[in-house]
Amino acid sequence: MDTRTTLLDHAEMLARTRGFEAFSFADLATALDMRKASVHYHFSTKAALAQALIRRYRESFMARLALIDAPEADDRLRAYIALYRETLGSGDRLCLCVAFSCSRDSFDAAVGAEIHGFHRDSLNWLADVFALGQIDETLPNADPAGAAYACLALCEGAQIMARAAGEAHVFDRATAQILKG
Amino acid sequence: MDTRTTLLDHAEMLARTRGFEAFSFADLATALDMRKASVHYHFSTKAALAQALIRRYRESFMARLALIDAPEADDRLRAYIALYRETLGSGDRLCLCVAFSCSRDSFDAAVGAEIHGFHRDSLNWLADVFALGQIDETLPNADPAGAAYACLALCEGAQIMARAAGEAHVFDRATAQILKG
DNA sequence: GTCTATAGAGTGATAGAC
DNA sequence: GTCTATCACTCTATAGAC
Repeated sequence: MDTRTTLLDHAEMLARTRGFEAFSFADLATALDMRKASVHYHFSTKAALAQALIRRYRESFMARLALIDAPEADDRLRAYIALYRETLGSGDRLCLCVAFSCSRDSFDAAVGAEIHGFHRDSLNWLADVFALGQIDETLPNADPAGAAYACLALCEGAQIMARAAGEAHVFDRATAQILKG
Repeated sequence: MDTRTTLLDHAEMLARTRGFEAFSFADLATALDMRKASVHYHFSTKAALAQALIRRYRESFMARLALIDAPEADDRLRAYIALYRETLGSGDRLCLCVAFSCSRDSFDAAVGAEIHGFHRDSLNWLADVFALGQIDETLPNADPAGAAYACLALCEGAQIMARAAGEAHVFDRATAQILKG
C-alpha cells in the first residue's frame, strides 16, 4: 500500500472518530512512524487533505450504493440503512460526510461542493427508491422527494444521537420507523 | 446584565455557530472588551464553561417545552418542530445540544450527563405527545417511544443538513414528513 | 521521499499587582 | 473583578540537507 493511501486511511478514521479539526499532522506522522514534514510532502495543506478525503469517500460510498441490486423498493431501502449503519461502527464513528457536515470550521468551497454533492446524490438515489416503492407498493405512499429528505435527515441524526450516547442501538431504534410509515 | 451572563450568552452563540472547540477565551475577551485572564475569573477552565453552557441551555429549552399547551397532539408536535426550527436561525446555527453532540472532543462526564439528560427529557416529552396522538387520533398510529426516537433524530439531522447547505428551508423540507406519517 | 530544524501564530491556564 | 505578563504547549507550514 502506498504512503498516500495509508495516510488517507488513517486520516479518514481519525476524522470519523474524533473530527477533522481534532487531529493533526503530528497524529498522522505518529501513526505512520514518520515526521510531520513528510506528511506535508503528500498533502501540502490540511485543506488539501480535507478535499482528498471527502472526494474519495463520496466516490467510494456512491459505488457501494450502485451495487445495491434488490428488485423491490423496501429491500433497497433496507440495504441503504444497513450501509449507513455500517459506517457507524460500534457507535464510535460517523459517516465522513456527517462528520464533515458537523464540522464548524468553514471548509473551502471545494470541500463544500463535495458535501453538497454527497447529499444531492444520496437524495436522488433515495427519491428513486421511494418512487419505486409507490409502484411496487412495498413502501408507504408519500412524495418521493420529501421522503428522501426525511430519510437522509433521520439517518444522519440517528448517527449523531447514537455517537453521543455511545450506543449504536440508538441508531437502530430511530431508523426502525422509516419502513413502518 | 452581569458579566457572567453576558459571557454565557456570547459563548453559547459562538458554540452554536462555530462549534465549542472553534472559539477561544480570547474570542470571549474580545467580545466583552476585556482580557483573557478576566474570563478565567468567571470560568476557571473551558470544561467548566461547557458545563455551565449546556446546563443553562437544557433548563431553558425544557422550560419552553413546558409552555406548550395546545390540547391536541398534532398541534403540540407542530410547536415542538417550530421550537427546533427557531434554534436553527437562518441556517447559521444549531441547537446547542446538537452542536455539543456533534463535538468530537470528549467532554467530561458532567457534560455527557447533561447531553444525555437533554435527549432523555426530549424523548419522554415526544413519547407523551405520540401517545396522546393515538388517543385523540390526530397523529398516525405508531409505537410512541419509537416515534419519539425517529422524530428527535430527524430534527437533529435536519438541522445538520440545513446548516451544511446554509439553507434553512432544508430543515422545513425534511421535517414536513413527520406529521404526514 | 524523508529528514532536521524552525518560524509564527494560536491555545488554555496561572501568578501576582492593583 | 480586572489587569499585565508569562508559561508550556500545540498547531500548520516551510526551508533546505540528504
